Amino acid sequence: MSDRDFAATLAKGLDVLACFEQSAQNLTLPEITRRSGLDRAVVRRLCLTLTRCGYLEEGETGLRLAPRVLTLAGGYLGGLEVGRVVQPILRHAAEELDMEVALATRDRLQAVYVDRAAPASARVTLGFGIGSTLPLLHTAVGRMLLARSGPEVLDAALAARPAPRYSEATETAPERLRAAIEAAREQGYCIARDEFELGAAGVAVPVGALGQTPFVLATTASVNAFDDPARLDRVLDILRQSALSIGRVRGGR
Amino acid sequence: MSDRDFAATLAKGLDVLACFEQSAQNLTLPEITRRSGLDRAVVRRLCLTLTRCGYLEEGETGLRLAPRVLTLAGGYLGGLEVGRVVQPILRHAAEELDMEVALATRDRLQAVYVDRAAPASARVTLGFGIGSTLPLLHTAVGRMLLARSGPEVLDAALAARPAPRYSEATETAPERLRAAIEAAREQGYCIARDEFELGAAGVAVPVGALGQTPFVLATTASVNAFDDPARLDRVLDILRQSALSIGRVRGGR
DNA sequence: CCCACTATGTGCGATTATCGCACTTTTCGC
DNA sequence: GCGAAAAGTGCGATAATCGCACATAGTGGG
Repeated sequence: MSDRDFAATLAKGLDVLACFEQSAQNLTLPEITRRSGLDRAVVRRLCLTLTRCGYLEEGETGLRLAPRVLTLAGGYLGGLEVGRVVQPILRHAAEELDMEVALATRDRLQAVYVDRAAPASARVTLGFGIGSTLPLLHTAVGRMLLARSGPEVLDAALAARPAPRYSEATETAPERLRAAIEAAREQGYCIARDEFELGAAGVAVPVGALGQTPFVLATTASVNAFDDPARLDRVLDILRQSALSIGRVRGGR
Repeated sequence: MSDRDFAATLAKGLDVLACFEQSAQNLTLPEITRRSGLDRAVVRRLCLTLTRCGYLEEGETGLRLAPRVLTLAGGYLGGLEVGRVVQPILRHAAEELDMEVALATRDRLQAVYVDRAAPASARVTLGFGIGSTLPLLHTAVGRMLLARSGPEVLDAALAARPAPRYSEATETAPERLRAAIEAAREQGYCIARDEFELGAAGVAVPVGALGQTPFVLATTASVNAFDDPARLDRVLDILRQSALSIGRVRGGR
């Protein structure tokens, strides 16, 4: 490769690992070969290495991620003091709102949940937990993140979108998406209804100071939960208060 | 290196990543060099590569893990259906017991939390969440895992232990540790008091069939919470019931 | 029952990416 | 402003990687 300061083998190995991010099922060697576009023999050797290092393990039908990736994530979460600090704040907010509350940040062109809390009353979980990803363009979380990221990220998101159409209400016009994100930046919060999943709505507020890695605090509910302005105000109030608490502790990061 | 099917560069890059697992703080290049034992120039190039691939990011003082590792963990958790299936079961158990309940597995020579739930009444969290690690030898979780793992793992754990002494009650005699683990295997549960942290006790039961990757379900409470045999029975009962539910769903894995 | 197709294992020579030393530049603490 | 630690970089030798090619095994359909 061209760059002398770039370890191609490492990058390829990471690409192989990344194949497991989306379809979490066991992947066979040929499947990985297809996804990664690498040579079959190379994939085999990289997978052997990843297995030996503990990042992959052999399942019945193919390879899958090993618990090792969790300890890595644990390192990240530990650095943010998610366990001691963030979790109680989220729990408190979730109870007060009686809704799911999540802290999210951005990984490339998607939003990713950093932590999450559900109220005790919730009998059903939505299936989104730590490490779950959401699209940037069509969720409140994502748009608030975009509003806090550099313009190049928004451009990339708009350019890369492979015609995602999650529901009939999904907004696809670039200029209207830009407008929605601009509005979120100015208002200091973002709300989205029906776009990612019919019947669901989300509200997101920013966490921490501008210029840092953007984090947002968000809550999800059924689509009409935020229709009453007074109710929405209350939600925003509690979210912002929690965001403040988290931002204070996270401090310099 | 010797083996033709081993990508040394990838392994080194993963070693660099692994440096961030423990001390979650920002690491400087010289610090990583020291920990990994690699050449300074190599570390620099590997870190550059890891940063470009999104696994590390630059902080104020040095490098740190990027949210990317969370999406990897999300892949692992998604494959286990932790979000939809495990989480509700844990929540239910936590409420019924009014104690923290966690699902854990083994990563090399440590236990790692896969998921966790706390009862609504809990005002304080212990700071252990997804990806947190515990020692194998001195916790109920760890011993139950060892009881379900191959003997070579136990031997390795006993051999590798760098004289860990978490409290005055920490058991260090190898033969007594073996006995405790043997007892856990036969009893079908494990209990440990005061050994990892004074004032704390844990109970663990196995999840799923033998011969698979071992998982355990565990709960933690203050040291005397399990003194009453009737209470302990109730705890075991609920844990085992939950373990059954999880094991049923997890099926072949 | 056999054949075609897909998955898998692996040897080996050419290539080229990696290593790690050495030198330079920058930053930081005192 | 000085010394020390950190960071950036060029380059040649080395050895690791690549990826083709050949060989083998398993699977499902005709």
